[in-house]
Amino acid sequence: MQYLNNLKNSELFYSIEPDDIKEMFYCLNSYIKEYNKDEIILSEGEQVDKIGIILSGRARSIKSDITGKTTIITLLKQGSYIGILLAASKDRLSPVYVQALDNTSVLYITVDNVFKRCAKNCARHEILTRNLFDGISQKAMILHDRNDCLIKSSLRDKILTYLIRISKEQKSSEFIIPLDRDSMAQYLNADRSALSRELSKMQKEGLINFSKNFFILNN
Amino acid sequence: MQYLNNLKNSELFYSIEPDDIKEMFYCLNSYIKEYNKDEIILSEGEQVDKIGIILSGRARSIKSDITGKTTIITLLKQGSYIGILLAASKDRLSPVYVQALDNTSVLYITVDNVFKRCAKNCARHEILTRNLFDGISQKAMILHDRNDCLIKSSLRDKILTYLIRISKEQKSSEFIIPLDRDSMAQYLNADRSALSRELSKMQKEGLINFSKNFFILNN
DNA sequence: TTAATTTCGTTGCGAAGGCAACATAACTCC
DNA sequence: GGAGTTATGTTGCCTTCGCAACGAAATTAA
Repeated sequence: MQYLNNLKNSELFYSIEPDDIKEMFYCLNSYIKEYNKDEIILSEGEQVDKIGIILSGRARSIKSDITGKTTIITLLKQGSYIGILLAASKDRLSPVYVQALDNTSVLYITVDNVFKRCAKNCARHEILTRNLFDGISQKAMILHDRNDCLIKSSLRDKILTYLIRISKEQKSSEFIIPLDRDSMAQYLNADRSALSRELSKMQKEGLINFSKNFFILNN
Repeated sequence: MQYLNNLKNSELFYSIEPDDIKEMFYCLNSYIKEYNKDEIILSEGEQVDKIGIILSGRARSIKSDITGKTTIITLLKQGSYIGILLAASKDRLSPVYVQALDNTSVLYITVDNVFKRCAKNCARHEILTRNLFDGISQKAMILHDRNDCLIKSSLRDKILTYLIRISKEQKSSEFIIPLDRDSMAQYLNADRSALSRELSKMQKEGLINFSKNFFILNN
């Protein structure tokens, strides 16, 4: 299987040896599916009981809201999960659709089989469960962190909440944020120009210093 | 152990027999701790590697933001998890503190031990892992759903997103929402009076009908 | 039953911030 | 290096919505 080495670096199979991974495929009832560029990998409203992992290629998840406007949620690349939160909560219908950006191959694993033990009760399986668990909680934390910003009433507090978090993550009051202005505005659910305006104000008031995506938090 | 029957109805031990639960305590390295009214169960900034489950009493989780303002996040009652998301992502520090509202007893379970298999490789353990998994994903979904509302730019879209979701959940265009106006405003991160204003507008325009927490979605 | 308290709707005011349009700088590509 | 393209900052206008204050209805207490 040509993708074994990719999988070794994936979250789900992290610290599991390629040979072991190969062996697990049977217990896990897993299979690979190939998609052409632009093809739909997951449809909106679909019910999901399998985790997808991108073996090669890229995809994006897109959500259409009540007004019909569509937004790109995330870029999915090699090693990314598809529908991990969905697979975890079985009765949920997918609020997004996922579309291949390149020719893309996806490995599917039935969630139930991750929990069922293979006859051998192998240590690898334990790692797998743990990794899956970590994956989900990581997703949950991403949601939590964004919520933390969004629930602030003023744009300034949204910005500060975001910057303080990144500062803590990087354990320094000087740091580079991983978003450009546009993405940052989207992340904070604000207008880009309004964001720029507020950032400038905050700099004038001495709260922060910044240039492009390098920031300094004062005090 | 007096609480065994409470646990039977908890999420984590759902569909596990009391006798089995008792037996699992050893594998799980679990213990019970009692707290007095007002006592701090979990401090802000604390690192967590154990799941707490409230056996009796009530507690609340409180978050203080960058300005120092504190907000009550959730009310925790019998069967509620404490720090399940935190325990799941080890290196995270608690963004909230949890305070007992009554005299409260909490069962602690080391997360690692949920994943480690006891010698017997028992079926119950499999259920436990699955339940824990479900608990986390449920929390993640709660966050996801709120995010879905918060990312809307207008108050009206926030409201609609919320109402449509509840409508879908209850599979009817006529439904009762579980929040009063005040809580709904908080949930949508809006001002209560602004929310009332917008709801009235939407009713005038024929989009919805409502009285108190009973709503009808038109079209 | 009446007072008190909670819950919800209404409205005027003003500020915050979205929107659009433009300016400028940086970067990419021939 | 010049032209196109992209990322960011600036600013005026105007809508949305937060805030405060009040009123009415409903619920609870006494």
